[in-house]
Amino acid sequence: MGITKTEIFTEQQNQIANFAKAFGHPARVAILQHLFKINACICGDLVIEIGLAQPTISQHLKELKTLGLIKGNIEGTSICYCIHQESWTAMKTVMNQFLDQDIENKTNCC
Amino acid sequence: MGITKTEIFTEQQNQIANFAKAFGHPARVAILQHLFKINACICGDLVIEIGLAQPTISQHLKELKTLGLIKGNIEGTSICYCIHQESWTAMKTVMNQFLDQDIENKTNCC
DNA sequence: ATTGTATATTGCAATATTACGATTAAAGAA
DNA sequence: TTCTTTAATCGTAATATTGCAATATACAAT
Repeated sequence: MGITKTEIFTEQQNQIANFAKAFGHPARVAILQHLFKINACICGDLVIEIGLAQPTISQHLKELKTLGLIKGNIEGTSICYCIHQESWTAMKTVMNQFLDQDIENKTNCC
Repeated sequence: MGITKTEIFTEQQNQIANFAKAFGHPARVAILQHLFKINACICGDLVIEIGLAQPTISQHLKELKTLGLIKGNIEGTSICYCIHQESWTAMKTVMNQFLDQDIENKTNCC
């Protein structure tokens, strides 16, 4: 099917899955890492830096922007992207709640 | 295409993406949350708990097992799944390295 | 106005993912 | 053995994702 039955899951579970899906492609991981390093709003240098075609990078950037993890500012003909710090922090809270879970019932078996 | 150009990314970037992809579906998030709560090796109760068909759950479990995040033990006719604690901790190290990044160059623009 | 540069959008082909019915496999119970 | 239960696997349909060529858009410079 390819379609995900989001209705049967909680808001939180879907939220975690959505963030994770964004990080589920190495190009988007690389883009975000680069933005953290060169926050000075490097724009289409990502195309050179990452090594994928311009439309492909643009598509990945769009997904990250839709999720709110990055912001884009028009500067003449080029566009300056950078991390949306508040959203990033909010995302971390959600993800850490999931990642930092502890096993409640210690009656193990495997 | 649907195919991901893993060759052009670093080992670390692909590793992050692979873990993230596993968390990129709410069913797998739900499965893991349930295993954390009921570590007492509940098996096919997941089918009832989650609300997806048995083959679907089985498929999701397989992906999590392939990644090493869960373990499965045969107990008679049923199978007991639980979190693979060491792998989970290792995964957290990788993911936190990514999530806890800080902006290096503060010359902002947006 | 025209040209050049940077980025977004469109359209499409190839592949991946999700979901599940049907079937199979494995182990205990009758 | 045969039946039952539990879970994996197979096969397949529907949808999603990835990647890029071609094109469109937006702005600056000439």
